[in-house]
Parts: sequence; C-alpha cells; structure tokens
Amino acid sequence: MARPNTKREHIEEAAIRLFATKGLARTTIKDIATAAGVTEGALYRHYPGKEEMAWKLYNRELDIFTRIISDILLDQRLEFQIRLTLAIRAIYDYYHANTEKFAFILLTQHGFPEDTLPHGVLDPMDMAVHFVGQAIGEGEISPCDAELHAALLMGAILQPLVMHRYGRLELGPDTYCQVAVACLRVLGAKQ
Amino acid sequence: MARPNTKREHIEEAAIRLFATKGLARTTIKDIATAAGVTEGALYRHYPGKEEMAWKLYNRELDIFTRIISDILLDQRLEFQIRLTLAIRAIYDYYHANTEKFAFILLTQHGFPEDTLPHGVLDPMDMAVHFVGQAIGEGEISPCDAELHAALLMGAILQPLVMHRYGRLELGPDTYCQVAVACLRVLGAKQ
DNA sequence: TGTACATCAGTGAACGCGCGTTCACTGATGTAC
DNA sequence: TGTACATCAGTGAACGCGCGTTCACTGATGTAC
Repeated sequence: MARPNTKREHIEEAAIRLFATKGLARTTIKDIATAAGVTEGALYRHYPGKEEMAWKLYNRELDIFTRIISDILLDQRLEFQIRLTLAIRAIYDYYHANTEKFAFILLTQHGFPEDTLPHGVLDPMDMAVHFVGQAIGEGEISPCDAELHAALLMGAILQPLVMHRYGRLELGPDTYCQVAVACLRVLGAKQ
Repeated sequence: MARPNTKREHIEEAAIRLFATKGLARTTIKDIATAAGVTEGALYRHYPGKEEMAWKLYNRELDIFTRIISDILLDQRLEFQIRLTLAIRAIYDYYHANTEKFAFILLTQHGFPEDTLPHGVLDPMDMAVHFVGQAIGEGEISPCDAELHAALLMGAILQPLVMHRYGRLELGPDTYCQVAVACLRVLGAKQ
C-alpha cells in the first residue's frame, strides 16, 4: 500500500498514524475521521467500533510484518548467520520504510493487556523460538534454552528501534550489522 | 511500602495494579476508587486528575527502580562482570517482588508517547549508557557505540520479563545468570 | 438504451451515557489561648 | 482542661461534556430485463 486510494485505506492509514503517535487512549474517533477527511459515521461502515478497529489493524500489521521476517529467518536454504543478519536488516528496513506502522505495532502490543492473538496470526515470539530451535538442531549453536534466547534476541533487536523512536538513539546505515553481531554473540555462534 | 496503611497508599497501590493489568485507557477513576475502598472524590484530594496521577506514579516508580539498579550497576568498587550480573539479579528480584509495579513501568512507558521525563527523574537509558561508557573507559570492553550497546542490553534484559508477564516464557531461579552471560557476550567482554 | 431496483460507502445531525471532575458538607485531628 | 478555630482527608450526589455510536437519508455504481 504505497498511497492509500480508497477512503477506507485513508481511514486505516490515519488511524495507525494517530494510534502510533498519540496512543490508543488519546486518539478519538473524531481525530481519525478528521485526519482521514471523512465524517465519524463513515468509520462504522468498516468497523463495528473503535477497539475492534485498533485490534484488527494491530493483528493485520503484526501479521504482515512477521510474515516478511519469517520468510527470511526460517529459510533453511540460507546459511544460519546469513539469515539472521538478513532478517535483522529486513526489520530495520521495514522500520525505516514504515515507521508509523512499526511504531503502531510496538506501542500497541501493550494496549490490549488481556487479549490474546487470534489463531492464524503469525506471532514473532513463536517465530523466534522456532528459529533458535532450528539453529540448535542444525548444530549451529550449542544447546540452550530456546525460549529464553528467543526473548533475548527480540529484545536486543527491537530495543534500539524503540530508543530511536523516542529520539534517544541515532541509527546509522550499518547499525543493523552491529546488532547482528551482538545477536550472534548472544547465541554463542561460532564466528 | 509493604502493606499500604494510609488511604492514599491504598489508592496508589490500586491504581498501579489496575493500570498494569487493564492499561491506562481501560482503567476508570471509579475502578481505582472502588478497588481502594474510597469514593471517587477522594482521589482529587491527592491528585489534580487521572492523567496527572498516572504520570506522577510512573515517574515515582521509575525513579525508585532506576535508583536501586544504578546503585549496583555504577558502583565502581565492584568488578565489571560482577556489577553487571548483580544488577541483572536485582532487576529480576525486583520484578518478582514487585510484579505489579514493574509491569506498570514497562507498560506505561508507551502510554505517554509525547511526554518527556521531568528533570531529576533517573532514566534507565542514561544509566545504561553511562555504564557502557565506564566499561569502555576502564578497558573492560573494546570501544563500541555506547548508546547502541546500552539499548541492546536493556532490550535483552527486559524482554524476557515482558514475555514472562504475558505467559510466554518461564523464569527459573538461574535465568538471571543466563541473561548475564548473554549481556557480557553482547558487550564482547573477556570471560 | 432506458428503467427499476439493490447495494454500498458516504453524510451530518442527534443521541445518550460513561466517566472525569466539582462541590457542599462532615468528622477527626491539631493548635492557640 | 475546655473552648474556638483551622486544616485535612474523606463522603455522596450532581454535573456536564466528550466521545463513541446510531440512524435516516443521499448519490454513485452495478445488474436484471
């Protein structure tokens, strides 16, 4: 979706942008409608309500993102170090190309503390666990707690982006390389 | 604050717990008052409003937590590896002893996307950057981008706790040790 | 090709209630004298 | 020790408005015949 052309896409693009910058609570239906250039009633042609809208968009964006990354990360035709590095680059590229969407995903993940992802939506944590397990099976890294190390990886990869979002960290064109090195070290990969 | 004894402490304890479990947006003044066993008006004896209350509590709890950790992390009398490991243990201990407060800090950090910490409040990122810079200065680790590596550390340390909070990861009594090992590797410390 | 009808995504005004906030009042506690 | 007054943290009822939601209506587009 480069430029939104239907009104619906305008609404969704505006909603994501506002949720990402102001947060769920402080974004009103009116805000979204105004930003999208429609009236408030128009939103209800596409979504039953505000919460459902946010939740649906969140799941959709999370799924799209996770699919892109997992296509790289779990591609066994690529060598272990390569696919981790490429996946991290893909994440950082995605962040730069879709800052609002990415921020929306990052911030909204804590917006529904009690809801759980519906079936079918690809979950980043599952993906990371699978990747680490695969690496252990292939003998690329020594046996370790796959779940814990998946969490360590996710944290190390995402936190710099969070910090950048809040203006606390500058990202260079080769930052993803340094992150990749750090991740390989975390896993104790032979380098 | 073991058991809250004043009404005010009841209110604050209830607010933190509710914010941590339901999120800022879905927690109402009425919820807090009911949970604290007071009427809604009572809240306004202590805070000018809901947002101010959440923001003030957030700053207070973040400051308390950061102070505990920085006392260990920046204590130059301790050896480098030791103080990193002890700090991580302190974080995990704090998480177990104050789950609600910790979750409140973690989740609320994205609740005020545009606000910035007031002066005087200790900031975890600043602390981490300072720690990495110190380690470089002491020759404990080779020169690197201190800001980036501070972010990597923070992410690696906190993400397992986030995952545990969401029931996605089990924490053992020695998990902090594995995290510490991973962090030392991230920094490329001689082991 | 023209007419009749269904569908769909919009408008704009109204609605209503949930929720934050206010306020007069109370009872307990502290202090001056 | 008793009286008068100030202060403070509560109550409980009312308020009001912001915000999500509804609804009758419209105009464009598609389809049957």
